[in-house]
Amino acid sequence: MELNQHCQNCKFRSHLFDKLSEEELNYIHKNKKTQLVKKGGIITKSGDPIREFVYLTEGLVKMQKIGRNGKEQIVSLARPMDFIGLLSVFSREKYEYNVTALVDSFVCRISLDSMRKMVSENGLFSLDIIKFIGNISGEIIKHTYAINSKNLRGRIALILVDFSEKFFHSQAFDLPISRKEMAEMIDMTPENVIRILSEFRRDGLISLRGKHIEILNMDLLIKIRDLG
Amino acid sequence: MELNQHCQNCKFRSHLFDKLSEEELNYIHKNKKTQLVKKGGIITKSGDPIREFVYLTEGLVKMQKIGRNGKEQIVSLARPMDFIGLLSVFSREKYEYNVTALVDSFVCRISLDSMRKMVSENGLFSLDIIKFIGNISGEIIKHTYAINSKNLRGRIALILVDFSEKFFHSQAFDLPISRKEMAEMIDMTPENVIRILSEFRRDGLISLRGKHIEILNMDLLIKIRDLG
DNA sequence: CGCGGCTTTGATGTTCATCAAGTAAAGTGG
DNA sequence: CCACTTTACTTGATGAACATCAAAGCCGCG
Repeated sequence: MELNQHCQNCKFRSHLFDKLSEEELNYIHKNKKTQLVKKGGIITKSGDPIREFVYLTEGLVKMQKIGRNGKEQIVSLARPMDFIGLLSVFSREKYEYNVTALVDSFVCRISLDSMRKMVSENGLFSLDIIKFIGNISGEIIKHTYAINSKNLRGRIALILVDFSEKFFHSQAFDLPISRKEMAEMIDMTPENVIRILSEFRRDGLISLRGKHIEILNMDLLIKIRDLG
Repeated sequence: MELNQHCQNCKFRSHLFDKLSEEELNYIHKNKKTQLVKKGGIITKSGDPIREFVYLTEGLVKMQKIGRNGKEQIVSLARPMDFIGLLSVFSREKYEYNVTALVDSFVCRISLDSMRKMVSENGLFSLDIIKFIGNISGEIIKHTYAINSKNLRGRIALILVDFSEKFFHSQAFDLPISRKEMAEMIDMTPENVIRILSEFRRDGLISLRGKHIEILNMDLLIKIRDLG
């Protein structure tokens, strides 16, 4: 990955920027910097002032909130071409979530002032941002309800299928998160995550060695997800 | 309530419209109509095409989604000065939620095209909309997590305190919703709603006659909400 | 090597949904 | 306005799902 390449040639540029002119893209480019964040590194921290618009170009990151008992909950994972903190970047003073890299990742940090300038000067761009925010929040809300309305087997099936279809585009992959983090994603205990994974293995739904998973019976897994 | 009064003089106008000029407000006014919706009446229906920007000026409405088993879930209640479906109005083709009036209510329906025009022409207005959407979605997400992380007593305490503090500004009020609807708001069964309300009454936390509630021990109720 | 965190399995207990059955309240039609 | 029907409300008993606790094996890391 080439650091600080020009936005115009960026393969990972989101459609969000489609409405910007060459000149405007140039302006953005001059007001951004690209950064490598090592696995485990912190991208934004809850409580820190929001000064930048953060965009993920490579890697995988988790966005989590801290419950009152100090228990962590993972609200969502972000992939390349996702924005980090888009929901609050224009509306809050401080970050509400911790965002950390699950694998080595690259982020672009665009100065918030220049984004504000683009928004107020380019009406089509701002309409697109509004659409984006609406879609993202809708997805998060729907996803949260989906998880909470399923039993534990359904929840595990849900994230296994999601990992396979949305993240790795393969039936076999290495889990990028620990059992504990899986539990934080779908509101259950690590013990039960393990228990149900073992159960799925016993039943021949998946094969499992450490973090390596292969889905052997996708149809049944999807059924469990949908009926759970 | 006077029907179709001019936006400029509307006491219930949201701060969202602060950035509009007199001329722009006039334009909005010409492209809106005010409507009375009787208790139980439908304001938007899931699946219907979105053609208007809906704004609540008086009353109380519930926004609900239908789960796959046909079970209804109340995502949020809206009060005067709230927007209805703001999260999806610019980003989706069709409504995702049913919105119905809990009491006789007034809504303003502003043509979506004229809103789009204002957004793309007035940068400060669009920045405000972005802020609004960010805030609302943040609140909904936070609220959803709050409910799901609490035990049943904590959930009941939560909505009782919310009704008292946010909606009625009084320790005594008439519940605007049935026990079943309370259950749909906080993801539990009507039986358990009733059980815990009865328990709170036995313990002297509240007095309860039908839909009339009076909170007798707010401090303890808040403790139950926060520790639940 | 040894320590701490992650993983795994089993045993136990609590919380909550479900089922059942009865009472009160609110519509509905004559 | 009253009988009738339906819907909302209420309480108790039962069982299932899940969290918690406990203990042991594993792995990575200083």
